[in-house]
Amino acid sequence: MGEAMSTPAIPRPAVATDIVLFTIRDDSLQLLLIRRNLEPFKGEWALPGGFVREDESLEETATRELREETGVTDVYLEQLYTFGDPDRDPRFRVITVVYYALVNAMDRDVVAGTDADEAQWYGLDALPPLAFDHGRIVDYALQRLRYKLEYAPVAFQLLPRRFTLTDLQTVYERILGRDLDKRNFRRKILGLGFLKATDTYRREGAHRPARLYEFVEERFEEAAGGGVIFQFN
Amino acid sequence: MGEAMSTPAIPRPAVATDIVLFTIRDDSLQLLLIRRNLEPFKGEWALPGGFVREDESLEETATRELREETGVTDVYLEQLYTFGDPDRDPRFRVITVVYYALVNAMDRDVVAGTDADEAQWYGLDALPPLAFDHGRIVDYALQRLRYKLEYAPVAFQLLPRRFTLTDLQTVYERILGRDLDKRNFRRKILGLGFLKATDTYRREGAHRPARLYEFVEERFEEAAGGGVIFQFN
DNA sequence: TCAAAAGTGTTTCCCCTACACCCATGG
DNA sequence: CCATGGGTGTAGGGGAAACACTTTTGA
Repeated sequence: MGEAMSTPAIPRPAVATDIVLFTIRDDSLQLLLIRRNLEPFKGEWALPGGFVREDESLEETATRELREETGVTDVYLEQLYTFGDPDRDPRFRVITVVYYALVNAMDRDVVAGTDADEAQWYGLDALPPLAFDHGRIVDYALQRLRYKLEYAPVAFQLLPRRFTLTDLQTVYERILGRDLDKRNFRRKILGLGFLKATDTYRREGAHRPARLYEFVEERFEEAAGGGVIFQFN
Repeated sequence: MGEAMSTPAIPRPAVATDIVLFTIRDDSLQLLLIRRNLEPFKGEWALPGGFVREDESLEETATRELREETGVTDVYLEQLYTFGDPDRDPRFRVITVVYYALVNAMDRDVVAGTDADEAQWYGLDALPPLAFDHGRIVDYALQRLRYKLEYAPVAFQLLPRRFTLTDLQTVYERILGRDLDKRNFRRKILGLGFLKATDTYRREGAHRPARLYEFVEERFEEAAGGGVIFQFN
């Protein structure tokens, strides 16, 4: 801020945060949208979000809005990008700091917030038209998610605490959009050394039960040290 | 923005952009600072930047401030992060969208802007105390630069159009902070296939002249396609 | 006994790494 | 002729990639 203090009138745009909330549901990558019940774009689908309050940080805003509008707490929350084109909101200038978050949707109840009629998960291949520039924001978030997947342990955020290796592989496949080799995947992910095999199994359907694993944060921190690469096939 | 339009009074923080401008000078990684001539932090060093105007995008603000305060144009400019803690500016709330840029400093004249007494390059190992939270911002930018260096062709932004392989290797070494093996570096970077060997040489000093190379953007785009990794040694 | 998903090894090949000497030039 | 940085090759090891069959279960 090398700004001149004597600047006659500093423009005061509104500042908001929006959140792109990803999950894996029904074996596909989905995100949470709300239906607006106020103008502009009344009745259209949009990302959850809201204006930054006087005394809260940007991340606090994102956390609060996420809680208020979707009931989701305790998530991996990361700043994505700030969109600030002058005309992105038809009312007045709104600069939005976008965060994205990953949750394991199992049993997360979706609740409509005060400024939405409805909240709903949408598969990425079946998104409705979005309000404002939210379509562009989603594109950007997806790109970042794909990217991030390859060098950070984000996949575990999309799964419950215990999961099978097939669950994990599916997360990678759904986000990357391509199939992976089962044997190579398992060898590599286990070789990284931060998965703990439990002695419990998931049995479902007419086939061999699958062993459950846990992601061990501490092991990741030390064994990883930064330069781990999650690249498969 | 699922914000309610009927919200009584939307807070209107000021929004600024700051720019972290890196270069390689005197064989070391440096960045550009200005000395503030206005309160607060009058007389202290800070990043160049300024408030966003009514009708310009965030990137336009960054581009304009960069030009106005340093005379630098046509640079690789990328949004870094948005810092918005309520108390980061002692006057009133200022949310700053930070960009970073890389320039080849050769012959870039540094000019003091209107709200600065002085503009100067500083080596990263000899930075003065910085105003606001700019110290933290610089740390963040450096981290990102190191990171980015390994998966994007940013090193070329720090060099003139034609450069020697030793020049290039030095850029990597200065940013990463460690030495690289000459033979491996050359084999790898040439193997990537987007450097064009020219038939001109730089001759200087009492030793064999060094061949000059050019970075060919188009070759990078196609040959790379996304998954290139610039990891050495 | 059948269907369906879990689980498991080996070989090949390529890339990363480590390492030391000759080349061209100016003074 | 000597000091200085430019420029080059190879051998070994490790990880990525390709590839198919056996195991366990419920119905």
